[in-house]
Amino acid sequence: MKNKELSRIFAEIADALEFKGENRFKIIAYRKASKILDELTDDVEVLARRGQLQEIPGIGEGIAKKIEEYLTTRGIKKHKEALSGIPKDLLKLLKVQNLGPKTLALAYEKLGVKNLEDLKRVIDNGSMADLFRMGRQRVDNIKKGIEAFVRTRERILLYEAFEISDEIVNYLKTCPEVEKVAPAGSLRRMKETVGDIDILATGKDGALIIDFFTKYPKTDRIIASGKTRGSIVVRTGRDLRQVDLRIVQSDSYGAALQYFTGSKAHNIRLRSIAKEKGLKISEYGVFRSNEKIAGKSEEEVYKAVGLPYIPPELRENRGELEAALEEKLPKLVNLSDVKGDLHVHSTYSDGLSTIKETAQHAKALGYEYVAICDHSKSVRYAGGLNEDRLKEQMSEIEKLNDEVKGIKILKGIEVDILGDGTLDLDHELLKQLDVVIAAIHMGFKKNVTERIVKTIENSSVDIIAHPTGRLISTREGYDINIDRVMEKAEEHRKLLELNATPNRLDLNEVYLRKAKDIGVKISIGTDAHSVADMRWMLLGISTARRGWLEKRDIVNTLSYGEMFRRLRS
DNA sequence: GCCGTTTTCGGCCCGACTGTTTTCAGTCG
Repeated sequence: MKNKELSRIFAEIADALEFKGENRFKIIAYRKASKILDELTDDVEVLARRGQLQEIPGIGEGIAKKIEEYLTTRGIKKHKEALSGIPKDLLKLLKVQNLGPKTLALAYEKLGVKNLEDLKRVIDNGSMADLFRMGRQRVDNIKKGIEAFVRTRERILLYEAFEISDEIVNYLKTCPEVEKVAPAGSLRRMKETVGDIDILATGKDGALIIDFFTKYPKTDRIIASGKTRGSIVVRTGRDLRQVDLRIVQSDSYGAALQYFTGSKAHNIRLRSIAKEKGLKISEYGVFRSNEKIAGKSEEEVYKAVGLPYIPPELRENRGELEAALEEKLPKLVNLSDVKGDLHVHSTYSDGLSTIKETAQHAKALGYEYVAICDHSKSVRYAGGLNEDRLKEQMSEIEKLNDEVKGIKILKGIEVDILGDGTLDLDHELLKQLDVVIAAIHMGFKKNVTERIVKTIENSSVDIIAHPTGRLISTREGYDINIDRVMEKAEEHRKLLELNATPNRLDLNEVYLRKAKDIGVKISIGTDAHSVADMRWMLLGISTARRGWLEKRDIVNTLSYGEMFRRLRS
Protein backbone atom coordinates (compact mmCIF):
# COMPACT_ATOMS: atom_id res chain seq x y z
CA MET A 1 0.00 0.00 0.00
CA LYS A 2 1.20 3.46 -0.85
CA ASN A 3 -1.03 5.15 1.74
CA LYS A 4 1.71 5.95 4.23
CA GLU A 5 4.14 7.18 1.59
CA LEU A 6 1.55 9.57 0.25
CA SER A 7 0.63 10.67 3.75
CA ARG A 8 4.25 11.58 4.39
CA ILE A 9 4.56 13.43 1.09
CA PHE A 10 1.52 15.61 1.74
CA ALA A 11 2.79 16.36 5.25
CA GLU A 12 6.07 17.47 3.73
CA ILE A 13 4.29 19.66 1.21
CA ALA A 14 2.35 21.25 4.08
CA ASP A 15 5.53 21.93 6.05
CA ALA A 16 7.28 23.36 3.01
CA LEU A 17 4.38 25.63 2.10
CA GLU A 18 4.11 26.80 5.68
CA PHE A 19 7.79 27.65 5.66
CA LYS A 20 7.32 29.59 2.46
CA GLY A 21 4.37 31.50 3.91
CA GLU A 22 1.69 30.10 1.59
CA ASN A 23 -2.02 30.57 2.23
CA ARG A 24 -2.65 28.86 5.55
CA PHE A 25 -5.85 27.15 4.47
CA LYS A 26 -4.01 25.46 1.66
CA ILE A 27 -1.58 24.19 4.26
CA ILE A 28 -4.45 22.93 6.40
CA ALA A 29 -5.86 21.11 3.36
CA TYR A 30 -2.57 19.28 2.77
CA ARG A 31 -2.26 18.39 6.46
CA LYS A 32 -5.77 17.05 6.42
CA ALA A 33 -5.07 14.95 3.33
CA SER A 34 -1.98 13.59 5.05
CA LYS A 35 -3.99 12.56 8.09
CA ILE A 36 -6.74 11.00 5.98
CA LEU A 37 -4.23 8.89 4.08
CA ASP A 38 -2.52 7.84 7.28
CA GLU A 39 -5.78 6.54 8.72
CA LEU A 40 -7.24 5.13 5.54
CA THR A 41 -7.69 1.37 5.74
CA ASP A 42 -8.49 0.95 2.07
CA ASP A 43 -5.63 0.79 -0.38
CA VAL A 44 -5.36 4.21 -1.99
CA GLU A 45 -4.24 2.53 -5.20
CA VAL A 46 -7.47 0.54 -5.42
CA LEU A 47 -9.57 3.65 -4.75
CA ALA A 48 -7.66 5.51 -7.43
CA ARG A 49 -8.26 2.73 -9.96
CA ARG A 50 -11.97 2.85 -9.24
CA GLY A 51 -12.00 6.63 -9.52
CA GLN A 52 -13.25 6.96 -5.93
CA LEU A 53 -10.59 9.22 -4.45
CA GLN A 54 -12.75 12.33 -4.47
CA GLU A 55 -15.51 10.52 -2.63
CA ILE A 56 -13.33 10.86 0.47
CA PRO A 57 -14.22 14.09 2.29
CA GLY A 58 -11.12 16.26 2.37
CA ILE A 59 -9.76 14.90 -0.90
CA GLY A 60 -10.71 17.14 -3.80
CA GLU A 61 -9.70 17.47 -7.39
CA GLY A 62 -6.22 18.84 -6.73
CA ILE A 63 -5.09 16.23 -4.25
CA ALA A 64 -6.75 13.37 -6.12
CA LYS A 65 -4.78 14.35 -9.23
CA LYS A 66 -1.58 14.45 -7.20
CA ILE A 67 -2.24 11.00 -5.79
CA GLU A 68 -2.80 9.66 -9.30
CA GLU A 69 0.33 11.40 -10.46
CA TYR A 70 2.29 9.67 -7.72
CA LEU A 71 0.85 6.27 -8.55
CA THR A 72 1.77 6.55 -12.22
CA THR A 73 5.05 8.49 -12.10
CA ARG A 74 6.26 7.64 -8.55
CA GLY A 75 6.59 11.33 -7.81
CA ILE A 76 4.64 14.54 -7.45
CA LYS A 77 5.81 17.69 -9.19
CA LYS A 78 4.23 19.92 -6.55
CA HIS A 79 6.17 18.05 -3.87
CA LYS A 80 9.47 18.66 -5.60
CA GLU A 81 8.54 22.24 -6.30
CA ALA A 82 7.51 22.89 -2.68
CA LEU A 83 10.74 21.45 -1.33
CA SER A 84 12.94 23.21 -3.87
CA GLY A 85 15.27 25.73 -2.32
CA ILE A 86 14.76 24.33 1.17
CA PRO A 87 17.69 22.46 2.71
CA LYS A 88 16.86 18.84 3.43
CA ASP A 89 17.01 18.96 7.24
CA LEU A 90 15.58 22.43 7.75
CA LEU A 91 11.89 21.57 8.01
CA LYS A 92 12.52 19.09 10.82
CA LEU A 93 13.21 22.16 12.94
CA LEU A 94 9.53 23.13 12.73
CA LYS A 95 9.05 20.57 15.49
CA VAL A 96 11.13 22.70 17.86
CA GLN A 97 8.83 24.44 20.32
CA ASN A 98 8.68 28.23 20.10
CA LEU A 99 10.25 28.14 16.66
CA GLY A 100 7.62 28.53 14.00
CA PRO A 101 7.74 28.89 10.23
CA LYS A 102 8.18 32.66 10.27
CA THR A 103 11.13 32.67 12.59
CA LEU A 104 12.72 29.71 10.90
CA ALA A 105 12.42 31.38 7.50
CA LEU A 106 14.01 34.50 8.90
CA ALA A 107 16.89 32.55 10.39
CA TYR A 108 17.40 30.76 7.10
CA GLU A 109 17.30 33.89 4.94
CA LYS A 110 19.32 36.21 7.16
CA LEU A 111 21.68 33.79 8.86
CA GLY A 112 21.81 30.81 6.54
CA VAL A 113 20.52 28.36 9.15
CA LYS A 114 20.17 25.00 7.41
CA ASN A 115 19.97 22.48 10.26
CA LEU A 116 19.98 21.98 14.00
CA GLU A 117 23.72 22.57 14.31
CA ASP A 118 23.46 25.92 12.50
CA LEU A 119 20.54 26.91 14.68
CA LYS A 120 22.43 26.17 17.87
CA ARG A 121 25.41 28.12 16.56
CA VAL A 122 23.51 31.32 15.73
CA ILE A 123 21.81 31.15 19.08
CA ASP A 124 25.09 30.78 20.93
CA ASN A 125 26.93 33.47 18.99
CA GLY A 126 24.13 35.95 19.55
CA SER A 127 23.27 36.67 15.92
CA MET A 128 19.84 35.10 16.27
CA ALA A 129 18.88 37.65 18.91
CA ASP A 130 19.71 40.52 16.55
CA LEU A 131 17.06 39.50 14.03
CA PHE A 132 13.97 41.67 13.57
CA ARG A 133 11.52 41.32 16.46
CA MET A 134 13.73 38.79 18.18
CA GLY A 135 15.50 39.35 21.45
CA ARG A 136 17.21 37.59 24.33
CA GLN A 137 14.04 36.09 25.76
CA ARG A 138 12.65 34.69 22.53
CA VAL A 139 15.98 33.15 21.65
CA ASP A 140 16.17 31.67 25.12
CA ASN A 141 12.76 30.07 24.64
CA ILE A 142 13.85 28.56 21.35
CA LYS A 143 16.94 27.24 23.07
CA LYS A 144 14.74 25.49 25.63
CA GLY A 145 12.64 24.19 22.75
CA ILE A 146 15.73 22.62 21.27
CA GLU A 147 16.55 20.86 24.53
CA ALA A 148 13.08 19.38 24.63
CA PHE A 149 13.30 18.51 20.93
CA VAL A 150 16.43 16.53 21.56
CA ARG A 151 15.41 14.90 24.81
CA THR A 152 11.70 14.26 24.55
CA ARG A 153 10.40 11.31 22.66
CA GLU A 154 7.59 12.28 20.34
CA ARG A 155 4.70 10.72 22.18
CA ILE A 156 4.34 8.41 25.16
CA LEU A 157 2.09 5.41 25.62
CA LEU A 158 -1.36 6.05 26.98
CA TYR A 159 -0.76 4.25 30.26
CA GLU A 160 2.46 6.18 30.93
CA ALA A 161 0.55 9.40 30.38
CA PHE A 162 -2.04 8.16 32.84
CA GLU A 163 0.56 7.67 35.53
CA ILE A 164 1.93 11.17 35.08
CA SER A 165 -1.45 12.83 34.93
CA ASP A 166 -2.84 10.92 37.93
CA GLU A 167 0.00 12.15 40.07
CA ILE A 168 -0.43 15.76 38.99
CA VAL A 169 -4.21 15.65 39.32
CA ASN A 170 -3.80 14.35 42.86
CA TYR A 171 -1.27 17.10 43.59
CA LEU A 172 -3.69 19.74 42.30
CA LYS A 173 -6.45 18.34 44.50
CA THR A 174 -4.38 19.38 47.51
CA CYS A 175 -4.60 23.03 46.40
CA PRO A 176 -7.36 24.71 48.43
CA GLU A 177 -8.30 26.99 45.52
CA VAL A 178 -9.08 24.09 43.21
CA GLU A 179 -12.72 23.02 42.92
CA LYS A 180 -12.79 20.44 40.13
CA VAL A 181 -9.82 18.96 38.29
CA ALA A 182 -9.73 16.43 35.46
CA PRO A 183 -7.49 15.32 32.61
CA ALA A 184 -8.46 16.40 29.11
CA GLY A 185 -6.81 16.22 25.70
CA SER A 186 -5.82 13.03 23.89
CA LEU A 187 -5.47 11.34 27.27
CA ARG A 188 -9.19 11.73 27.91
CA ARG A 189 -9.90 10.57 24.35
CA MET A 190 -7.83 7.50 25.28
CA LYS A 191 -5.62 7.82 22.26
CA GLU A 192 -2.96 5.09 22.13
CA THR A 193 -0.19 7.62 22.46
CA VAL A 194 -0.22 11.01 24.13
CA GLY A 195 1.92 14.04 23.40
CA ASP A 196 1.41 16.79 25.92
CA ILE A 197 -0.69 16.16 28.98
CA ASP A 198 -3.68 18.48 29.35
CA ILE A 199 -5.41 19.07 32.64
CA LEU A 200 -8.45 21.23 33.34
CA ALA A 201 -9.39 22.73 36.68
CA THR A 202 -12.00 25.11 37.98
CA GLY A 203 -11.54 27.66 40.71
CA LYS A 204 -12.11 31.31 41.44
CA ASP A 205 -8.52 32.47 41.56
CA GLY A 206 -6.77 31.17 38.45
CA ALA A 207 -3.47 32.90 39.13
CA LEU A 208 -3.13 31.22 42.52
CA ILE A 209 -3.86 27.79 41.07
CA ILE A 210 -1.41 28.26 38.22
CA ASP A 211 1.19 29.37 40.74
CA PHE A 212 0.56 26.23 42.79
CA PHE A 213 0.79 24.15 39.62
CA THR A 214 4.16 25.58 38.65
CA LYS A 215 5.48 24.59 42.09
CA TYR A 216 4.79 20.91 41.38
CA PRO A 217 7.90 19.17 42.76
CA LYS A 218 8.87 17.47 39.51
CA THR A 219 8.77 20.69 37.51
CA ASP A 220 11.88 21.04 35.38
CA ARG A 221 10.94 24.48 34.13
CA ILE A 222 8.00 26.77 33.58
CA ILE A 223 7.01 27.56 30.02
CA ALA A 224 4.05 29.83 30.63
CA SER A 225 2.06 31.00 33.59
CA GLY A 226 -0.92 33.31 33.37
CA LYS A 227 -4.35 33.63 34.93
CA THR A 228 -6.08 30.96 32.85
CA ARG A 229 -3.24 28.89 31.45
CA GLY A 230 -0.04 27.44 32.73
CA SER A 231 2.48 25.21 31.09
CA ILE A 232 5.33 23.32 32.71
CA VAL A 233 7.85 20.70 31.73
CA VAL A 234 8.05 17.82 34.20
CA ARG A 235 10.76 15.28 34.63
CA THR A 236 9.50 11.73 34.16
CA GLY A 237 12.35 9.33 34.57
CA ARG A 238 14.80 10.14 31.80
CA ASP A 239 12.32 12.09 29.76
CA LEU A 240 10.81 15.50 29.92
CA ARG A 241 7.13 15.94 29.31
CA GLN A 242 5.01 19.06 28.87
CA VAL A 243 1.93 19.45 31.04
CA ASP A 244 -0.63 22.17 30.39
CA LEU A 245 -3.16 23.34 32.94
CA ARG A 246 -6.19 25.48 32.09
CA ILE A 247 -8.39 27.18 34.59
CA VAL A 248 -11.99 28.23 34.03
CA GLN A 249 -14.91 29.28 36.20
CA SER A 250 -17.21 26.42 37.10
CA ASP A 251 -20.05 27.69 34.89
CA SER A 252 -17.73 27.16 31.91
CA TYR A 253 -16.51 23.73 33.00
CA GLY A 254 -18.39 21.76 30.33
CA ALA A 255 -17.43 24.07 27.50
CA ALA A 256 -13.81 24.06 28.60
CA LEU A 257 -13.70 20.30 29.05
CA GLN A 258 -15.22 19.85 25.62
CA TYR A 259 -12.78 22.28 24.10
CA PHE A 260 -9.64 20.98 25.77
CA THR A 261 -10.54 17.37 25.14
CA GLY A 262 -10.49 17.93 21.40
CA SER A 263 -9.60 16.62 19.01
CA LYS A 264 -8.77 19.75 17.14
CA ALA A 265 -10.45 18.37 14.02
CA HIS A 266 -13.58 17.49 15.98
CA ASN A 267 -13.76 20.94 17.52
CA ILE A 268 -13.28 22.72 14.23
CA ARG A 269 -16.10 20.72 12.71
CA LEU A 270 -18.31 21.23 15.77
CA ARG A 271 -17.74 24.97 15.66
CA SER A 272 -18.64 25.06 11.98
CA ILE A 273 -21.91 23.29 12.73
CA ALA A 274 -22.55 25.80 15.53
CA LYS A 275 -21.73 28.67 13.23
CA GLU A 276 -24.25 27.49 10.66
CA LYS A 277 -26.86 27.75 13.40
CA GLY A 278 -25.77 31.26 14.34
CA LEU A 279 -23.93 30.10 17.44
CA LYS A 280 -20.38 30.57 18.62
CA ILE A 281 -18.52 28.05 20.74
CA SER A 282 -15.47 28.86 22.78
CA GLU A 283 -13.93 27.34 25.88
CA TYR A 284 -16.22 29.63 27.89
CA GLY A 285 -19.51 28.45 26.51
CA VAL A 286 -21.95 28.43 23.64
CA PHE A 287 -23.09 31.91 22.66
CA ARG A 288 -25.94 33.31 20.61
CA SER A 289 -24.69 36.81 19.79
CA ASN A 290 -23.50 37.82 23.26
CA GLU A 291 -25.80 35.67 25.28
CA LYS A 292 -24.36 32.54 26.83
CA ILE A 293 -26.76 29.65 26.31
CA ALA A 294 -24.68 26.69 27.55
CA GLY A 295 -21.38 25.80 29.20
CA LYS A 296 -21.82 24.08 32.56
CA SER A 297 -21.63 20.54 31.24
CA GLU A 298 -20.49 18.89 28.03
CA GLU A 299 -23.98 17.44 27.53
CA GLU A 300 -25.34 20.99 27.61
CA VAL A 301 -22.82 22.16 25.02
CA TYR A 302 -23.65 19.42 22.52
CA LYS A 303 -27.36 19.84 23.17
CA ALA A 304 -27.18 23.56 22.47
CA VAL A 305 -25.82 22.74 19.02
CA GLY A 306 -28.60 20.19 18.52
CA LEU A 307 -26.49 17.10 19.11
CA PRO A 308 -26.54 14.18 21.51
CA TYR A 309 -23.55 13.73 23.81
CA ILE A 310 -20.56 12.35 21.93
CA PRO A 311 -18.17 10.23 24.03
CA PRO A 312 -14.57 11.54 24.07
CA GLU A 313 -13.19 8.40 22.39
CA LEU A 314 -15.19 9.18 19.24
CA ARG A 315 -14.12 12.81 18.93
CA GLU A 316 -11.75 12.55 15.99
CA ASN A 317 -13.88 13.93 13.17
CA ARG A 318 -14.16 10.50 11.66
CA GLY A 319 -17.87 10.69 11.03
CA GLU A 320 -19.05 10.97 14.64
CA LEU A 321 -20.61 14.40 14.12
CA GLU A 322 -22.51 13.19 11.07
CA ALA A 323 -23.61 10.10 13.01
CA ALA A 324 -24.68 12.30 15.91
CA LEU A 325 -26.73 14.54 13.61
CA GLU A 326 -28.51 11.44 12.32
CA GLU A 327 -28.90 9.95 15.82
CA LYS A 328 -26.80 7.00 14.70
CA LEU A 329 -23.99 7.06 17.24
CA PRO A 330 -22.91 3.59 18.37
CA LYS A 331 -23.77 2.51 21.89
CA LEU A 332 -20.19 1.97 22.94
CA VAL A 333 -19.00 -0.97 24.99
CA ASN A 334 -18.10 -0.26 28.64
CA LEU A 335 -15.51 -1.76 30.95
CA SER A 336 -18.35 -3.05 33.11
CA ASP A 337 -19.62 -5.13 30.16
CA VAL A 338 -16.52 -7.33 30.30
CA LYS A 339 -17.19 -10.80 31.68
CA GLY A 340 -13.73 -12.27 31.36
CA ASP A 341 -10.15 -12.00 30.17
CA LEU A 342 -9.31 -14.39 27.33
CA HIS A 343 -5.53 -14.05 27.28
CA VAL A 344 -3.52 -14.37 30.48
CA HIS A 345 -0.14 -16.00 31.16
CA SER A 346 0.87 -17.88 34.29
CA THR A 347 4.01 -19.14 35.99
CA TYR A 348 3.88 -22.17 33.69
CA SER A 349 5.54 -20.01 31.00
CA ASP A 350 6.82 -16.46 31.47
CA GLY A 351 4.05 -15.13 33.72
CA LEU A 352 4.68 -14.02 37.30
CA SER A 353 1.38 -15.07 38.88
CA THR A 354 0.17 -18.59 39.56
CA ILE A 355 -3.03 -19.88 38.01
CA LYS A 356 -4.73 -19.75 41.39
CA GLU A 357 -3.73 -16.13 41.98
CA THR A 358 -4.91 -15.28 38.50
CA ALA A 359 -8.28 -16.93 39.08
CA GLN A 360 -8.77 -15.15 42.39
CA HIS A 361 -7.85 -11.83 40.85
CA ALA A 362 -10.25 -12.38 37.94
CA LYS A 363 -12.98 -13.12 40.44
CA ALA A 364 -12.17 -9.94 42.34
CA LEU A 365 -12.50 -8.01 39.08
CA GLY A 366 -16.03 -9.37 38.82
CA TYR A 367 -15.32 -11.67 35.90
CA GLU A 368 -17.11 -14.95 35.21
CA TYR A 369 -14.12 -16.55 33.50
CA VAL A 370 -10.43 -16.22 32.71
CA ALA A 371 -8.44 -18.09 30.07
CA ILE A 372 -4.91 -19.24 30.90
CA CYS A 373 -3.04 -19.04 27.61
CA ASP A 374 0.66 -19.63 28.11
CA HIS A 375 3.19 -19.76 25.32
CA SER A 376 3.86 -22.97 23.42
CA LYS A 377 7.17 -24.74 23.11
CA SER A 378 8.82 -22.95 20.19
CA VAL A 379 8.85 -19.66 22.11
CA ARG A 380 11.88 -20.79 24.07
CA TYR A 381 12.77 -17.41 25.53
CA ALA A 382 9.41 -17.38 27.28
CA GLY A 383 9.57 -20.94 28.57
CA GLY A 384 6.86 -22.13 26.21
CA LEU A 385 4.98 -25.33 27.11
CA ASN A 386 5.54 -28.64 25.39
CA GLU A 387 2.79 -31.29 25.23
CA ASP A 388 3.63 -32.79 28.62
CA ARG A 389 3.76 -29.47 30.47
CA LEU A 390 0.51 -28.43 28.86
CA LYS A 391 -1.17 -31.65 30.03
CA GLU A 392 0.10 -30.97 33.55
CA GLN A 393 -1.32 -27.49 33.41
CA MET A 394 -4.66 -28.79 32.14
CA SER A 395 -5.04 -31.12 35.08
CA GLU A 396 -4.07 -28.40 37.54
CA ILE A 397 -6.75 -26.15 36.03
CA GLU A 398 -9.32 -28.92 36.39
CA LYS A 399 -8.40 -29.27 40.05
CA LEU A 400 -8.51 -25.53 40.64
CA ASN A 401 -11.91 -25.27 39.02
CA ASP A 402 -13.23 -27.49 41.81
CA GLU A 403 -11.32 -25.57 44.45
CA VAL A 404 -11.90 -21.91 43.51
CA LYS A 405 -15.59 -21.13 43.35
CA GLY A 406 -17.27 -18.29 41.50
CA ILE A 407 -14.90 -18.20 38.55
CA LYS A 408 -14.35 -20.46 35.55
CA ILE A 409 -10.72 -21.05 34.63
CA LEU A 410 -10.44 -21.89 30.95
CA LYS A 411 -7.76 -24.19 29.64
CA GLY A 412 -6.00 -22.34 26.87
CA ILE A 413 -2.79 -21.80 24.96
CA GLU A 414 -1.11 -19.11 22.92
CA VAL A 415 0.15 -21.52 20.31
CA ASP A 416 2.82 -20.50 17.84
CA ILE A 417 2.26 -20.28 14.12
CA LEU A 418 5.32 -21.77 12.46
CA GLY A 419 7.00 -20.69 9.24
CA ASP A 420 4.86 -22.99 7.12
CA GLY A 421 1.58 -21.97 8.73
CA THR A 422 1.26 -25.09 10.89
CA LEU A 423 1.05 -24.94 14.68
CA ASP A 424 3.74 -26.16 17.05
CA LEU A 425 1.49 -28.37 19.18
CA ASP A 426 -0.39 -31.52 18.37
CA HIS A 427 -3.83 -31.02 16.81
CA GLU A 428 -5.57 -33.61 19.02
CA LEU A 429 -4.20 -32.00 22.16
CA LEU A 430 -5.31 -28.54 21.06
CA LYS A 431 -8.81 -29.94 20.52
CA GLN A 432 -9.02 -30.70 24.24
CA LEU A 433 -8.50 -27.06 25.22
CA ASP A 434 -11.22 -24.48 25.82
CA VAL A 435 -9.47 -21.61 24.08
CA VAL A 436 -6.77 -21.74 21.42
CA ILE A 437 -5.12 -18.45 20.54
CA ALA A 438 -2.67 -18.64 17.66
CA ALA A 439 0.15 -16.15 17.30
CA ILE A 440 3.14 -15.31 15.19
CA HIS A 441 6.29 -14.61 17.21
CA MET A 442 8.86 -15.47 14.57
CA GLY A 443 9.33 -14.90 10.88
CA PHE A 444 7.60 -11.51 10.69
CA LYS A 445 8.49 -11.07 7.05
CA LYS A 446 7.71 -14.56 5.85
CA ASN A 447 4.34 -15.05 4.06
CA VAL A 448 2.50 -13.74 7.06
CA THR A 449 -0.88 -13.39 5.38
CA GLU A 450 -0.80 -16.95 4.04
CA ARG A 451 0.27 -18.37 7.40
CA ILE A 452 -2.52 -16.57 9.21
CA VAL A 453 -5.11 -17.59 6.64
CA LYS A 454 -4.02 -21.20 6.98
CA THR A 455 -4.33 -20.84 10.75
CA ILE A 456 -7.83 -19.41 10.47
CA GLU A 457 -8.78 -22.46 8.42
CA ASN A 458 -7.39 -24.75 11.14
CA SER A 459 -10.37 -26.10 13.06
CA SER A 460 -8.55 -26.22 16.40
CA VAL A 461 -7.95 -22.45 16.46
CA ASP A 462 -10.37 -19.93 17.99
CA ILE A 463 -8.55 -16.61 18.04
CA ILE A 464 -5.71 -14.91 16.18
CA ALA A 465 -3.55 -13.02 18.71
CA HIS A 466 -2.25 -9.50 18.04
CA PRO A 467 -3.07 -9.85 14.35
CA THR A 468 -0.78 -7.16 12.92
CA GLY A 469 2.19 -7.63 15.25
CA ARG A 470 2.87 -3.94 15.59
CA LEU A 471 4.58 -2.50 18.64
CA ILE A 472 3.57 1.09 19.10
CA SER A 473 6.35 3.48 18.01
CA THR A 474 8.96 0.70 17.83
CA ARG A 475 7.86 -1.89 15.28
CA GLU A 476 5.79 -1.51 12.14
CA GLY A 477 4.02 -4.85 12.26
CA TYR A 478 3.90 -7.68 9.76
CA ASP A 479 3.51 -7.04 6.09
CA ILE A 480 -0.03 -8.32 6.09
CA ASN A 481 -3.12 -8.13 3.91
CA ILE A 482 -5.57 -7.32 6.67
CA ASP A 483 -8.60 -7.35 4.36
CA ARG A 484 -7.92 -10.93 3.39
CA VAL A 485 -7.39 -11.95 7.02
CA MET A 486 -10.64 -10.32 8.10
CA GLU A 487 -12.64 -11.80 5.27
CA LYS A 488 -11.30 -15.27 6.09
CA ALA A 489 -11.98 -14.78 9.79
CA GLU A 490 -15.54 -13.78 9.03
CA GLU A 491 -16.00 -16.74 6.71
CA HIS A 492 -14.77 -19.23 9.33
CA ARG A 493 -16.38 -17.39 12.27
CA LYS A 494 -12.98 -17.01 13.94
CA LEU A 495 -12.16 -14.23 16.36
CA LEU A 496 -9.49 -11.59 16.03
CA GLU A 497 -7.84 -10.41 19.20
CA LEU A 498 -7.65 -6.92 20.52
CA ASN A 499 -4.49 -7.37 22.56
CA ALA A 500 -4.65 -4.81 25.37
CA THR A 501 -0.95 -4.67 26.22
CA PRO A 502 -0.06 -0.95 26.38
CA ASN A 503 2.44 -1.01 23.54
CA ARG A 504 0.41 -3.36 21.35
CA LEU A 505 -3.27 -2.36 21.25
CA ASP A 506 -3.52 -4.65 18.28
CA LEU A 507 -5.90 -4.60 16.38
CA ASN A 508 -5.78 -0.83 16.44
CA GLU A 509 -8.83 1.42 16.44
CA VAL A 510 -8.92 1.82 12.68
CA TYR A 511 -8.82 -1.91 11.99
CA LEU A 512 -11.36 -2.58 14.73
CA ARG A 513 -13.83 -0.37 12.98
CA LYS A 514 -13.16 -2.25 9.78
CA ALA A 515 -13.63 -5.58 11.56
CA LYS A 516 -16.98 -4.34 12.80
CA ASP A 517 -18.00 -3.37 9.27
CA ILE A 518 -16.96 -6.75 7.93
CA GLY A 519 -18.67 -8.55 10.80
CA VAL A 520 -15.67 -10.10 12.51
CA LYS A 521 -16.06 -10.51 16.25
CA ILE A 522 -13.33 -9.37 18.61
CA SER A 523 -11.84 -10.96 21.70
CA ILE A 524 -10.14 -8.59 24.12
CA GLY A 525 -7.24 -10.12 26.02
CA THR A 526 -4.79 -8.33 28.26
CA ASP A 527 -1.91 -10.74 27.56
CA ALA A 528 -1.21 -10.17 31.25
CA HIS A 529 2.04 -11.58 32.62
CA SER A 530 1.02 -10.83 36.21
CA VAL A 531 -2.30 -10.16 37.89
CA ALA A 532 -1.51 -6.44 37.98
CA ASP A 533 -1.38 -6.40 34.17
CA MET A 534 -5.00 -7.46 34.04
CA ARG A 535 -5.89 -3.82 34.62
CA TRP A 536 -4.94 -3.24 30.98
CA MET A 537 -8.45 -4.36 30.07
CA LEU A 538 -9.29 -0.67 30.41
CA LEU A 539 -6.90 0.11 27.54
CA GLY A 540 -8.50 -2.62 25.47
CA ILE A 541 -12.00 -1.32 26.11
CA SER A 542 -10.91 2.25 25.39
CA THR A 543 -9.37 1.20 22.11
CA ALA A 544 -12.50 -0.76 21.27
CA ARG A 545 -14.56 2.36 21.98
CA ARG A 546 -12.28 4.38 19.71
CA GLY A 547 -13.01 1.74 17.08
CA TRP A 548 -16.77 2.35 17.54
CA LEU A 549 -17.31 -1.15 18.98
CA GLU A 550 -20.43 -2.06 20.86
CA LYS A 551 -20.98 -4.78 23.40
CA ARG A 552 -22.26 -7.18 20.77
CA ASP A 553 -19.02 -6.89 18.77
CA ILE A 554 -16.92 -8.34 21.58
CA VAL A 555 -17.15 -11.97 22.68
CA ASN A 556 -15.84 -11.56 26.19
CA THR A 557 -18.83 -9.43 27.08
CA LEU A 558 -20.86 -12.62 26.74
CA SER A 559 -21.69 -14.71 29.78
CA TYR A 560 -19.71 -17.92 30.24
CA GLY A 561 -22.27 -20.15 28.54
CA GLU A 562 -22.88 -17.85 25.58
CA MET A 563 -19.20 -17.19 25.11
CA PHE A 564 -18.42 -20.88 25.13
CA ARG A 565 -21.14 -21.61 22.59
CA ARG A 566 -19.73 -18.85 20.37
CA LEU A 567 -16.26 -20.41 20.52
CA ARG A 568 -17.58 -23.82 19.63
CA SER A 569 -19.92 -22.66 16.86
C1' DG B 1 -6.68 23.15 -1.51
C1' DC B 2 -11.63 22.04 -0.12
C1' DC B 3 -16.39 22.98 -0.14
C1' DG B 4 -21.47 24.49 -1.10
C1' DT B 5 -30.78 23.56 0.72
C1' DT B 6 -28.51 31.08 1.26
C1' DT B 7 -22.48 30.49 -2.35
C1' DT B 8 -18.59 27.69 -8.16
C1' DC B 9 -16.39 32.62 -5.05
C1' DG B 10 -15.18 33.51 -0.75
C1' DG B 11 -15.16 31.69 3.16
C1' DC B 12 -12.34 28.28 6.05
C1' DC B 13 -12.75 27.86 14.84
C1' DC B 14 -11.33 30.63 18.52
C1' DG B 15 -8.60 32.36 22.12
C1' DA B 16 -4.36 32.86 25.48
C1' DC B 17 0.32 33.90 26.33
C1' DT B 18 4.74 35.93 25.30
C1' DG B 19 7.89 39.20 23.87
C1' DT B 20 8.56 42.76 21.39
C1' DT B 21 6.21 46.27 20.75
C1' DT B 22 3.62 51.67 21.39
C1' DT B 23 -0.70 48.27 18.76
C1' DC B 24 0.74 43.59 17.38
C1' DA B 25 3.03 39.35 15.36
C1' DG B 26 4.27 34.77 16.28
C1' DT B 27 3.36 30.56 18.38
C1' DC B 28 0.63 27.23 20.47
C1' DG B 29 -3.25 24.28 21.36
